Amino acid sequence: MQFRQLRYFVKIVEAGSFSRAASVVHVAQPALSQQVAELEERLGVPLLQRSARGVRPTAAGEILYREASSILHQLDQLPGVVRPGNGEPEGAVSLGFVSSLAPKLVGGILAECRALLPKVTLRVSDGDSLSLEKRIASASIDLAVLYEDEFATALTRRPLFTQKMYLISRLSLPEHNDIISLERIAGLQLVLPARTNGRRVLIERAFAKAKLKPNIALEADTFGSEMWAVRNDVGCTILPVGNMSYFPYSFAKPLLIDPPMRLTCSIIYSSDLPLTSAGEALLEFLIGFIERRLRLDDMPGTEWIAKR
Amino acid sequence: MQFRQLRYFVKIVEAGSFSRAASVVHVAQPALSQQVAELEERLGVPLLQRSARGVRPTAAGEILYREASSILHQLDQLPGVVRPGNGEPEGAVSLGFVSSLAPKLVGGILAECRALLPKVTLRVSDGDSLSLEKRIASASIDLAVLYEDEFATALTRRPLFTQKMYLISRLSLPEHNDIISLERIAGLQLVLPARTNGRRVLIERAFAKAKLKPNIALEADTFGSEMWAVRNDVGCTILPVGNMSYFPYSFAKPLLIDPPMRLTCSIIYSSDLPLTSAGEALLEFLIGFIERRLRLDDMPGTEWIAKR
DNA sequence: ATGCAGCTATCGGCACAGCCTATGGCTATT
DNA sequence: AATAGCCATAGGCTGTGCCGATAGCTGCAT
Repeated sequence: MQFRQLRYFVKIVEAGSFSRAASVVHVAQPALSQQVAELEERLGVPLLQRSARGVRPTAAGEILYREASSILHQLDQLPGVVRPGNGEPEGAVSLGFVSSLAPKLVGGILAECRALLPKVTLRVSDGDSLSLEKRIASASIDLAVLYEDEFATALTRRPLFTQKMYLISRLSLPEHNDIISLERIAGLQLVLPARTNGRRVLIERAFAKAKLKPNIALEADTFGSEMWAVRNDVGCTILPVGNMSYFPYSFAKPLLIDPPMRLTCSIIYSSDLPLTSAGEALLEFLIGFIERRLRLDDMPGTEWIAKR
Repeated sequence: MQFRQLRYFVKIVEAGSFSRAASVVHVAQPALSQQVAELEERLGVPLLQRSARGVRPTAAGEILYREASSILHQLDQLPGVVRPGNGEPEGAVSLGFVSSLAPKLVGGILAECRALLPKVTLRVSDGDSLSLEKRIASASIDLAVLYEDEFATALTRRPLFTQKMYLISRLSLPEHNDIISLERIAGLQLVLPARTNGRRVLIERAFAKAKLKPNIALEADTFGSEMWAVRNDVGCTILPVGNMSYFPYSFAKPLLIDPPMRLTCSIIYSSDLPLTSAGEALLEFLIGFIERRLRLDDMPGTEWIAKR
C-alpha cells in the first residue's frame, strides 16, 4: 500500500475526474490511472465508476475516501504534532472505555478535561476489555479503562478499584446468609457475556480454579440483553451490584459468592513506550476523576485501591 | 512523506536497533538509515538517539511512534473495512460534539448505539463549532453536532432545534416585561467565548445586523469560567437558559432579547460525499436520540425542528 | 593500550517503480 | 456523422531506493 495512491485517490474523488485531478496534483493523467488500478487490485474491489463524464466513487470507494482522508489528515498533522511539547500538555490522546463504564464516565470527562487541559484533544472509543487491550497493544489508543486481572507483559496496569461479585437471579434461591457457593452455581444456568468480556474472563477463571465448569445457558453481549434474559428467568448472572443501578427491575436479593470473587477495574497503557506528556496528564486526571465519580455513587462492595 | 518511512521507523523503535529491524523487514540496514534520515529532515527533529548499543526514540520519536502506529494500524484495516457492507451497518464512524453538548449526550449515545448498532465502532471528539466544521471539511470526522447558522457550501446541514437567547446578569436591570433591547445590551460589558464558538458568532451577527457593536469585557472559553465571570459581575452574557441548568447560582432573572435571537443546533456532514451506511444509520439514530433527550429535559425556549 | 564486536553512516552501482508522451477506444453531445 | 471529452494502454526514460562494501564510532574485554 502506498501513501501516494491514497493521496491521488482522494484528489480524484474530489475532482470527480482523473484528468482534472491530474492537473491538481501536477502529474499526467495516465499516472493516476495506473495508481488507482493498482489500488483497486490490491484491495480487490472496484473503487471508481468510470463514465464518459468522469468518475464517481463506488460504495467501497466512498468508504476508502473517508478512511484515506482521515489518514492523510493525520499525516499532515504529523510535523506539528511531533515537535517536543514545551510545558503545558498538548496534543491528541485516544481513550478507550469498557462499554459498561463508558456511559457513566465519558460525558463528564470530556467536560472537565476541556476545562483542565484545554490544549489536549480527546478521542474516545468504547469496546469490550479484550479488544481494548488489543488496541492498546497496537497503539491505536493510548489509555484504556477496563476490567481485567492478568495482562500481557507489554501492558502497564494501574488498578483503580475492585467490586465484589454477586449472583443475580429472578427467583430466590434457598441459601443461608445470602451466600452461595461456586459448586451450587455450577449447577445453575448462567447468562453471561462473550469471552471477550473482562467479567466473563474473571468468572471462567474462578470456576477453573475450583475445578468446576460454568453452565452457560446464553451468551448476551449487551448488558441490556443480559438483564432481559435474567429477568425472564433464562438463567442467573454474576456481576457487581453497582452495575445494576440502571436496571431497577424485580430480581431476587443478590447473593454473595463463596469464595469471594472481585472484579478489578484498571487503567492500562503500553509498557513499550512512555506516554506523551499529554497522556501522563490525562492518566492522572482520569484516576482522580474516576475516584470522585465513584465516591459520589457509593456502590456497595466497591473498594478504591489506586494511590495518587 | 512516505508510508515506508513510517513503517521502517516503527519497526526500528520496536527492535531497538537499525540492524535488527533490517532483518525484520528484510532490507539492508543502510536503507533504513537513509529513510530515517530523510524522515528526520522532513520533520526537522531528531527522532532517534544513536548509540553503540542501538537506538532509543527521542521525545519527538516517541510521539511519532504513537502517531505512526495508529496510522499504520488504520492502513492495515483498510482492506477489510473497504469491502462493501451488505445489510447491517458496520464500520467506524467518527462523531464530533460541540463541547457544551458533549457531556449531556456522549455517554448515552455510546450505550444505546452499542445495543442498537453493535457492529458500528464509534469514535468521539469534542471541540468548538468552528474547529468541528473544519474537521468535517477535512473528513477527519464524519458527523458533527454543533451550533451554527450559516455553512460553507460543502456541508450538509440537518437543523435539530433552536433555543431562545437570554441576557444573563448578576444584578437585575431595570427593564420592562423582562425584555431587553440590543441597543441597551451594546452599552453593557459582556462576557463571551472566543470567535470560534457558534453562540459567539450568532451574537456578533445579530449585533452587526443592528449596526451595533458588542462591548466584550472578557473572552471566556470554557463555560465554567464564563459563568464564574458573570457571577462575579465582570459582565453579562447571552445564552439559552437551558445551558444554565448545571449552574444553579444566583443570577438575576434572565431577560428575553429584542429582537429575538435563536441559536440553532444542527448535525452537519460533508456534502461532497455521501455517508457510509453506518454513517447514515448513526445520523438517524442521533436525531432520534437527541430529540428524546431534549423532551426529557424540557428546557424553556427550546423548539424541536428536525423532521424524521 | 590495543583489539574486537557491534552498531550506524556513507558511497557507488544497479534495477525497477513511476512518470511522461502518444495513442486508441469509448460515450455523450452537437 | 462529427466532435470533444473521458479513461486505458503502450513504450521509453528518469530518479528513487535498494544493495554490498566500507568507513567511523563506542563500549568492552584482554
